[in-house]
Amino acid sequence: MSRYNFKENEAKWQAAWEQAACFNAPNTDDGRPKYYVLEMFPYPSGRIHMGHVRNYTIGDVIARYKAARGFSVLHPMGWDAFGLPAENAAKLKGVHPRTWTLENIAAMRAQLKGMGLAIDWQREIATCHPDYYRHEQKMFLDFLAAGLVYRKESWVNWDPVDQTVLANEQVIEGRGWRSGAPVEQRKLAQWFCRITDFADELLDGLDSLSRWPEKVRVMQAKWIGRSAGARVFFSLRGQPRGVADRLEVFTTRPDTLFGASFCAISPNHPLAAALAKEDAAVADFIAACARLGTSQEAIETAEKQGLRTAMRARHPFVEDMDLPVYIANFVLMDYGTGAIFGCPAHDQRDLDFARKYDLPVRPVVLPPDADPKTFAIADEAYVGEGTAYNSAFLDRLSVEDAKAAAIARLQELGHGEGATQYRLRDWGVSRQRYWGCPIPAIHCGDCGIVPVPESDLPVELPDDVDLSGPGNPLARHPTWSLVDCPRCGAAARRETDTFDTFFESSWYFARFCSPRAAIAFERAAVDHWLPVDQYIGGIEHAVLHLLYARFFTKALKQCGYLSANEPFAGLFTQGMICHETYCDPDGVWLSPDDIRQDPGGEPVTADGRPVRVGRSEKMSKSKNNTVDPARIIETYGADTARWFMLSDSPPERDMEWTAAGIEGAFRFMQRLWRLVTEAAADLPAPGSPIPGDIAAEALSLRRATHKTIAAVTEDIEAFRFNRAVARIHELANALSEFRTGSTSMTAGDRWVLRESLETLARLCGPMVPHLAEELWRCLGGTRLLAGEAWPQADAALTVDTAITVAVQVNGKLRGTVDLPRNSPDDTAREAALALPAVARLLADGPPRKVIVVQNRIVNVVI
RNA sequence: GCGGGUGUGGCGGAAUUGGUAGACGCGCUGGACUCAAAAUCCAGUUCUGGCGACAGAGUGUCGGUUCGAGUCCGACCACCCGCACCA
Repeated sequence: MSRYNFKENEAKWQAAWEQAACFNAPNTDDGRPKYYVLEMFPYPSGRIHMGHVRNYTIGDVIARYKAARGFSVLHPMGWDAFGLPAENAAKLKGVHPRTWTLENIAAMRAQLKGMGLAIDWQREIATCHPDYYRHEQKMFLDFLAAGLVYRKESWVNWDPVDQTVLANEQVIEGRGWRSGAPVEQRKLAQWFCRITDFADELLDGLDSLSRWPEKVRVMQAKWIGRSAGARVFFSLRGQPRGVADRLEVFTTRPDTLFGASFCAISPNHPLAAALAKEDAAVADFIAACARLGTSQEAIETAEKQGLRTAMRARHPFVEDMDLPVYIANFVLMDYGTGAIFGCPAHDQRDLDFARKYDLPVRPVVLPPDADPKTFAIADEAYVGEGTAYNSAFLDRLSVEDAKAAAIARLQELGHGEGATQYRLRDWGVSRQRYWGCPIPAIHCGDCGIVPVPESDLPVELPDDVDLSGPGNPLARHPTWSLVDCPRCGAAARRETDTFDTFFESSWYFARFCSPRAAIAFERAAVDHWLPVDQYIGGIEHAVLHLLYARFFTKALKQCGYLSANEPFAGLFTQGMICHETYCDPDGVWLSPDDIRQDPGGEPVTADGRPVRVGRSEKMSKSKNNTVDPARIIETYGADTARWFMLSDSPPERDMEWTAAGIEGAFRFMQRLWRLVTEAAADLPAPGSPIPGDIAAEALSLRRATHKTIAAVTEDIEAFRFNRAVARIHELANALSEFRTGSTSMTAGDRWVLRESLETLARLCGPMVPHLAEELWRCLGGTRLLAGEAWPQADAALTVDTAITVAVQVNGKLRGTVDLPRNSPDDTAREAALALPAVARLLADGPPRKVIVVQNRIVNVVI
């Protein structure tokens, strides 16, 4: 029995596609409808991982399918080439970030090409290339002119030993990952994008993104977090000298002001800093808070702690009431005004705080049906609807009305005003790193901040850089930052911050439309192709990357670069790849490659030691449970890897990688090949007319074939690749059965067999393109399958004429009856009642009720 | 902590969106072919009881709505993702 040689064939067909330039997209309209399919571009870490294989397989299926459906498809690839890992590699291995990155790109490009992706490689871009980032610098200058970027001070994690700013992931339990030194917080003047100017537009625009997953839209909406409420001004007593006597607080619950029992300010609040100057205990407390780092997760999961200050805040409505003011570690400076008032009865966090510091808990919202005399708060704050009480002029108002009344009174008294607050903060884009796009600005002692003139772009990174020492390498470079002020000519310094790498990924999808243009975007190309029709990537980008790209698109539109409102019309978020974990007796994580089976089938190490099998987890280096796609493709071929990726698990869900699964996929590839090659010699010539007489078995195969076309088409459209795979399995099963069943085939049989096999090859094309090309050629195809049209299902053949209807008694299945499609309800009813199993149960009398759902079910109620 | 999600046989999953739970695949069991193995082919495979026809149970847990619930509602449990300097 001969076998399909994937190695030979995959190389052969990849070369054929390249030679035919099948996947090169036109720059503009070529008369066909356009379809832009894009997967999130990879960070060039050096090798592709299984997540890439899944991502690019999904995108490739869509790209090839849409091409077969007659679309003009743009499907490009590039590299998200700036970022921290290149600098880490430089520190560890002494290799220059550029060299490391470019070598990684070369290696990964070769791996991706080996997957047989239908990509227009002529459009490849790398964000670390000056011909890419020069346009980004121009955009920055335009944003600056348009007031979309500005400088302000903000806090960063500072490693006092390495003299460097740390990313949140580099802060581990309050310490720097390399130095182990306790992390401090520092204030730094940095560049920000005014994404908050677009908060309403970004929020309201979500409604137009009907082809985005609901969950992503919800996450973005919550992230933007528009909330209506009030700013309340508390007069202060006991504040440090020289500090204003007013504390500004934002609240969404002005209706609960009468339940207030304290105020709290953020450790980063200016008032806290002023207090710290006079009070060592305050300074110590602030320093302790700073060690948590800047991540919201760390701050909010830490134990709630507060420090009572000498300050008192006067209640805006109650003359003789004043509240203690705390500094509290859970109050965020970045949200609202960096200060809150606490109403323990109606906010859980405030309640926890009040219990800890023994503050009064006074309920002011009465739940419906509760008795005001007995209602009390125990361990749970009451956050629901109700009526105001214990609240003077607010008494008996609903929560909603009380809010409005409280705001009106605040305004009247000059103690506050209605306000809309967003959770969204402006986007800090400054990074104190080498391997990023230089921010094109100059600091002049006389002129202040001066933009780099456009004619001087790009501002290129220097090559001669020392990454081994502490601090920002660009700032330490002896000459790079020395420059004359473009405005006054005096000696000045370049900005040594580089952009957040989210900057590059915020516009790359648009650059693909005209990747070699001298300007960022050729207008005709970008207006033709945008928005991306289908964007595909991991759910982990649900908020940040996708929100920044949306902001960028709106900002670029405002600056006249393009016409699109939104970058991605359709979004699909795929799940992660998981694998079992293995541990040796010493607790060391073992790679799946190192696991053997002993004669009893138990897992052991290569040297025979027992292995503990752990639960399946996301593939990661730390758990050592990764499987290298290169090895899989080498052993089984790209088609097998792609097929397994698409089988079983729905693409939005996490998938389980197993050795048995990949072997099953491999066997199916072989089976398809046998199915076609063994039948090929017996078939009529391609394009022969259908013979007059088709026997019953052949007709049934035709029905199966056309049903498969309809089902697979629907499944691909809906991203249900696992179902498409199952349907193709079923067609293969039907074909096997047909071939075994017919010893001598009529002309009709042979014709139907050809139709079915051709369909099989076409339907497989987007998923396993190399094998499908080979099958296609074996069946007499003279052109590339990659250029062929998608098959059409004949509607007359996809509908069954006979239906099996389920018969239930009291909802419990008791049998089935076969009926012609669309039989009248009475016929179904009679047939159901005639069933012996039903008749037996009806011995005691007639049914109380019979429910008939046509073509589905008959339920007899007794 | 806050926000978002997931949960169905031994395993991955399917279920026309309220109508025959377990399609399809993996694994396992038995058989055919073979000196033997691999490959391939055939049959079986939710669980419990029964030789059997069959009966009962069953979609994370508990409760509800309905002629009928994996699907809808309420409460809970477990696990996963994100949290603004990883990308």
